[in-house]
Amino acid sequence: MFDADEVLELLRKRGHRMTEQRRAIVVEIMASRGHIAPADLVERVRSQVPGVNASTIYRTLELLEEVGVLAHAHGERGPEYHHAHAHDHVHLTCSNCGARRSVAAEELGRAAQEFKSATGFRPDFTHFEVVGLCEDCRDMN
Amino acid sequence: MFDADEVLELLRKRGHRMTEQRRAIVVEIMASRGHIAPADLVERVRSQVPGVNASTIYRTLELLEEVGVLAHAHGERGPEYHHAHAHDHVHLTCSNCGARRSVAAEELGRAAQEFKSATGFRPDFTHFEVVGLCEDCRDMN
DNA sequence: CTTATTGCAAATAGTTTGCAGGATA
DNA sequence: TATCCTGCAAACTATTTGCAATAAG
Repeated sequence: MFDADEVLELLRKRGHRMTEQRRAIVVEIMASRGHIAPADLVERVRSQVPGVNASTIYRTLELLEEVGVLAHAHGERGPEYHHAHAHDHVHLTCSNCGARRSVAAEELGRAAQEFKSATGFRPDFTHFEVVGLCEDCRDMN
Repeated sequence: MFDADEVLELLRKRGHRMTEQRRAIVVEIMASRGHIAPADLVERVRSQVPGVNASTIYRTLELLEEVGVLAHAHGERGPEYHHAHAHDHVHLTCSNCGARRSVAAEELGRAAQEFKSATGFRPDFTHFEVVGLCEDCRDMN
């Protein structure tokens, strides 16, 4: 949905300043696919532009969430960010073999509907990963 | 399902030793309802038996998970333990008003079934809390 | 020139570990 | 007596914050 330049433009419009570090961080983030673990991102950015401070990267992640470019979810190893337009992806992790994959939230419409009629609560499966048994492991048990 | 004495008995049978600290920790845990945040437990145990070290409490939580008395799940504020027999409780948190409640997993049988047919993946909604909109907040949007 | 942004260093929070002495079986 | 447990202190991981210097607009 967004590429790095569009995000940079968005920040500029919002009155944020453009720095070398910010540019590098945004480029790295927008080039990422799937979930982005903050600590990993720190490594990746630094391998591109040595000397960028971790705090700067954390602050940028926060900023990008504020402006709606990123959103965060919770995985087994803590909070992870992802592109907000990918918000409609549900992360599945097999508790047996550890396999991870994701599905479009819209495929879960009926499940969400059932969930809602059972509880009155409209679930958002995208905010936490969903643990369970994948197709393969399910058969072995 | 278990009360503190039964758990202590179980540990004894397994060859674990009985100490004042362990007894106090187990009692406090088994008297708890719902989720147990490790850091909170540390506070509560210490208010009963001052001087118990945090590391002892963390080690006891691990031990109780090993023997199957406890299980852990992931909430917005990190890992939380709960009684293993309560494994079949799903924690719901409203992202709008913050209200938390839980429902029996069995009430979600149909939702889980739909989830499975949509993805091939059998979900376990008990391991992470489920975020979404509660009945009240759902209407306001 | 105004102030957003950065780097640094220190603080934090929550949890984990190594180790030696003390307690349990 | 053999070791399991505990407390202590230190290490740790990931993240956050205060502050002064720097740099963008």
